[in-house]
Amino acid sequence: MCQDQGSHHGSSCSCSGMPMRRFLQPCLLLLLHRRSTHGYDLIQNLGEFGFSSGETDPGTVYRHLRKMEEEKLVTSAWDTDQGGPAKRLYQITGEGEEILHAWAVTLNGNKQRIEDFLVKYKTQFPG
Amino acid sequence: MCQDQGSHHGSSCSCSGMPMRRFLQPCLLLLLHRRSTHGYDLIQNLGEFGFSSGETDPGTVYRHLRKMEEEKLVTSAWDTDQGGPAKRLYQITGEGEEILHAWAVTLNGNKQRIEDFLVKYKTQFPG
DNA sequence: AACTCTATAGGCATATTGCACATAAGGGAG
DNA sequence: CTCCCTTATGTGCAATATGCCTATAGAGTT
Repeated sequence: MCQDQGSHHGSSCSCSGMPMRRFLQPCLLLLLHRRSTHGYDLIQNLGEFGFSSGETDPGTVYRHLRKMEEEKLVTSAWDTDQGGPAKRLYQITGEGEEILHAWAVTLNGNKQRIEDFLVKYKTQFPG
Repeated sequence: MCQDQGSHHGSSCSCSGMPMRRFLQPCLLLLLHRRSTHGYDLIQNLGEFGFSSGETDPGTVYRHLRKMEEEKLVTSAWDTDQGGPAKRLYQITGEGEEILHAWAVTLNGNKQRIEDFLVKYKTQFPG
């Protein structure tokens, strides 16, 4: 989070890169596993995963969805029945679920690694 | 981690990007806080943070060190006293320690976010 | 007619990293 | 002495990932 209030450089530091790198895809897959829906709706629901509203770049989300479709993790179909502009409805595939499981393993490993780091950190900076 | 044994695509999936993104810098700073040393030695000691030997790209480490010096998080001085090729000895600065503290905050936030994700994941995939 | 909300998407720049390669000093084997 | 290995530091290039800005367009509201 790197609150840039005060002492260290006014502009930016490399730890300020929130949201987390490579965290969007697993969140989208988990949301799509709950229910099929479209990109704009997914964006509205990303706050649940710590993506503050406005922080989430729509372009990035749509690009992820198209790429996941290319990789056959999701499928899409246009929905023009409701009012308003056409929505592209996304649905997770079996392969998408597998990748989601792989993500869970990866993220669990990352969590462990961060915990190990923080233990060492606290050892070197007690109090 | 994404063990690619079996069902899902033979080539690669986007969760396979181990080691973690943006994790090298805090590890280097923490090691340098213990004791001043040079890049090659840091590389030897990165295994402690889950960087498997051989997995760590030397070029990436050296580039990080040079960039951190540019940002005044570390200072360096040549050491030609010992045998072998000259070593560039790095030392963490006060600013570097501040950034390390900021990293700890960031990583703690990331850990929490991953934990929250995994809770939701387990809710949707019990058993 | 103008404005807002919903909805999707592309272009461009930047950041981060991996892989391959270049350079160079010193020590040991033959 | 020469070849090779280990130590030690770096560069070049490509791929990946992301942020910001902009474009498009339907539908309802003022």
